[in-house]
Amino acid sequence: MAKNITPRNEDYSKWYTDVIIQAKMADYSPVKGSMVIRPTGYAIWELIQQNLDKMFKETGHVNAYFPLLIPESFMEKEAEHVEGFAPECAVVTHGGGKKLEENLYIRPTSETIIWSMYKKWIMSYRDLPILINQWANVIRWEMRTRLFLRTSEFLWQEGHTAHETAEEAEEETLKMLNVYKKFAEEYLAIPVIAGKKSDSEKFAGAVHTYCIEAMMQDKKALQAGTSHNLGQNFAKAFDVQFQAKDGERKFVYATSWGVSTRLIGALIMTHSDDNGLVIPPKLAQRPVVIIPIFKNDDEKVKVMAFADSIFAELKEEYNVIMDDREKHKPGFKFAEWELQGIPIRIEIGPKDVEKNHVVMVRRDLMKKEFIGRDVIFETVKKQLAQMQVDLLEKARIFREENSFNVDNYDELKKIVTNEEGFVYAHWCGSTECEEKVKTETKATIRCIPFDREEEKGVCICCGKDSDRRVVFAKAY
RNA sequence: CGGGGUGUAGCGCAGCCCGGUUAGCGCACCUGCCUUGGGAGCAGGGGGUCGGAGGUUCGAAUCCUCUCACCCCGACCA
Repeated sequence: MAKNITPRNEDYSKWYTDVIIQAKMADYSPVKGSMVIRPTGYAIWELIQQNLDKMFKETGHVNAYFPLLIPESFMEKEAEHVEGFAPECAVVTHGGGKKLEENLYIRPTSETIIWSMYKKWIMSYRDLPILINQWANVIRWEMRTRLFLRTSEFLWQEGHTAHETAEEAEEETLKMLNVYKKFAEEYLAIPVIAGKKSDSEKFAGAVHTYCIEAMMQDKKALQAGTSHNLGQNFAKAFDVQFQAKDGERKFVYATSWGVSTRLIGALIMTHSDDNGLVIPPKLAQRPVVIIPIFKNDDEKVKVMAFADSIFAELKEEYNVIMDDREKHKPGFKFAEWELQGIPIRIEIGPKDVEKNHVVMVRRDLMKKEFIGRDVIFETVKKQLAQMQVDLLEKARIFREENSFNVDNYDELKKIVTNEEGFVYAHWCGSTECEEKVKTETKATIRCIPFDREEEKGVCICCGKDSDRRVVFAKAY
């Protein structure tokens, strides 16, 4: 089944692309490295936005919009920042048919433009904290791109906050990381490891970077969200000071945090199968499809009457699709809606009408079950909730089965080079050891996880003392 | 930027080595009939500056030169 989709075990990355193209989630645009997000894909993004936005508001944040174009001089103010981003920026040199006095960068992220504005807005401790988020597009000139995972232009949200103290900034950074973790697990049904990035993996200009990391079905790691404690680096670069209660002038403390359309790639690579997309119910704009089946007018009248009543009942709460197209046979429709990842399919034929039941199939289980007419609504509700839970649990089990505690270097090397999963190993904290592992095995330290207990050991690389394990894996 | 590959209908390809009817096939699309419990069938139909430029030749999708684009694999990244 599922023609046009390469099976996962044959070629995982081909499978990934096939699912996206066949499910009409996205398409290649005329410009290399950028993509068109089609309605099926964008519907998922809309639900990501709506639900995350709600969580941001609940934690006291407000939305704003800062412009796309950034003066070149701004980029140069924060040394680490410009070093980190300059090579991957698109730059506008002409406007109105003339060469510009000053080049304009298309934002790769908005720290600089935002901090130039915060300088104007922050005078006193009474102006703090500032808790602003924006939903925007950004451009990073990537060398190698992949649909949703890495495109030159992508959609994201970036939160930028300003605080009186270092403690408040740290608290905010972790609070938002937790929001991401909660969202990933409750909505995307993707189990994630929350932790801290090593110095070499942290954001250009940050003091600390925290992240959530997920395991994809090919056992590689994908960073699904980041939260940065920027300390006073941007405040100093943009001279953002405030007068404290005690009258003293101080630099503010900053954070920034973001997730992007990459989450859609994570969702695909976590749940989907060889039949196509699988969408967690909470992110399915259209969670149910009804497929009536009949072969003559007589049957049609009976089946449609039955189907319409069910449609009307479910429509009260769900955005149900009634697929009554007569030019396609049922088998075609089954395959098509499976490809699109619709969580629940209801089949209604003459035999079902007679027996006063329907056939219901959950996208993740693909098993047909008869459901009595009077319990359809509650069964849909129950199954959608259960599917949401099951997807997360299935992914969690998969991750645990492919995570290993490792205490010798050869074994680490064997596991990561064979792409067998995540390796929890001791690390002394030095960049040299991290670098060595990276060059020899291509695995990076994904994060220093929060939820692991401290444990005495020795660095897998140099043998020095270590008090916790970190996660090594090949990453996207 | 290195290594490899591909450009022929919307998509996927054959034809090219060895030049010669009106450039072909599958899918998709349109019309009609017929069908409907896992991607139906039949009949008819529309759609091409063969990536671009130049050259060789009586004649080029095919041979030669140049050029452009894209894809895959490696060095950067959410």
